[in-house]
Amino acid sequence: MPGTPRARAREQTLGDITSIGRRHLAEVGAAALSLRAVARELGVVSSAVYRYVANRDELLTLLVVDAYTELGDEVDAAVEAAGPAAVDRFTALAQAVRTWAVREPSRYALLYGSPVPGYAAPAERTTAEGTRVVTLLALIIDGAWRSGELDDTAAPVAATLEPDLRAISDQLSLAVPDRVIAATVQAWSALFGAVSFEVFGQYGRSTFADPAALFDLVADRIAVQLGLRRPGG
Amino acid sequence: MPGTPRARAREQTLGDITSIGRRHLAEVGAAALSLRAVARELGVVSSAVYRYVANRDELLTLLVVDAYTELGDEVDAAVEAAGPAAVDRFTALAQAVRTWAVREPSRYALLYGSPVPGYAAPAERTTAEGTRVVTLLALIIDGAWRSGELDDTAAPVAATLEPDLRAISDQLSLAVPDRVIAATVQAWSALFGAVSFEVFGQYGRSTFADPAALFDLVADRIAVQLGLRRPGG
DNA sequence: AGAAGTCAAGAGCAGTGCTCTCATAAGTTG
DNA sequence: CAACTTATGAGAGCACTGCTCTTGACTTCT
Repeated sequence: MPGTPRARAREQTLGDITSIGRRHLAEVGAAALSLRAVARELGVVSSAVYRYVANRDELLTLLVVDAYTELGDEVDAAVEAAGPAAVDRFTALAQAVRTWAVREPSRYALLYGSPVPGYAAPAERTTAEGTRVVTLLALIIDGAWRSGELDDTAAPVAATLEPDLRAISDQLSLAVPDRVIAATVQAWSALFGAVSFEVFGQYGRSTFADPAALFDLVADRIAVQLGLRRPGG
Repeated sequence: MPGTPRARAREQTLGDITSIGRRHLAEVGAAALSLRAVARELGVVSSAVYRYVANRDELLTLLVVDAYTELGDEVDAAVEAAGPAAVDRFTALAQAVRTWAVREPSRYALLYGSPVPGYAAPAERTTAEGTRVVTLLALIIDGAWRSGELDDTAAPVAATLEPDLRAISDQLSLAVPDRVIAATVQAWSALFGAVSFEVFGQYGRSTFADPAALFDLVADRIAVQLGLRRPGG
């Protein structure tokens, strides 16, 4: 529907490059992602793709945004489908993240793994999509805080940390209490650690009968540690 | 002291290759680590290093073991220097891991980041060194369990998880209760998540006034979640 | 001294990212 | 409709990578 046929053709080709890149990423990983291979599969000589993508890094950026968007959409949908209780929403978020990560290990690694050397995702193109999940997590915790679904037995946040916590909430464009930010940081890093452990195979060579249950164990405990409980509980 | 002068010269050259590789790893990362660059710096033609190292992967393995060893030594020393209380030992372990990771981000990424595509560390050469820290963590928790420094208020482990937890303790060659293994998994993944977040810059572009304090916040809460308390507390 | 083992050098293959020039096809304007 | 401008793809080429193979020299052991 947009503009000239040439512009539409360009959009189409760019989409093809992205989807081929996505498949290659899944197969060989970010570090071995090759523009030439993408060009080959596109049926075009290598220099031609440089008409669409400035360099390999920009292709990576395209894939980063693409992955963040898909993850964000799936997590949004899962949390939406969960009930209104904060515990359920947190659990849905955790499981949706894990499910996506297990299904798309290379893309998860691109987003949350060790940074690709020499490549830094340009903030202006990735932060918006990249902070969706953690922002949602903060909102869930904030909701629990407001509705009284969060135990207030946890120790208060030390004053020296306030500036740093404020920096994080600025980053997320959120106006929530320090306590909520602290809980979010804690939950997000623990969740992220559990997912990374499974996806990156830090459990060693052992294969597990029920890795999802193992993850749920950790996720449950994170919820407990957060102090989340059911509305009437 | 060992054997023939030729063997000693070989050992020396291998050490040189490792230390040059370690420096290159820090500068360009694992994926961009180049055998030719190492050879250049060694003052030798590229094919010559293949006399010492079968291929690039083996150089990576050398560096993996090297890194695991250094990390393990530092953590051991820190835990040893801490008092006998389980809380102190856990805190010392957490801070030692973070300190090393912050100082050696590339090597941390090599060990605990996204796997290098096409490279899998050979288990027979890396598991021994690679499980030192997590084994020590399990021993700390087990000690707390035995000495009564671990609150037993946490929910018991579901029966369906027992086989998988058993698999983990087998991997670590430890004979400790399922409860201890579950707590170890939880603590280790949370700790690992917190360190990775800081090292891999998942906090975004914001620079923090006191990242160590931010980490301590999370580490403290992990200790609380574990149920660790002081001997007489 | 001769045999066996070890080592470095160099050439070469196939692949990479990226830049350049050139011809052609596609749209845009007079 | 013709002329101009732009977008696009092809091809050659540079410097780099991992890795293999052959060749010649050197060291060590018998």
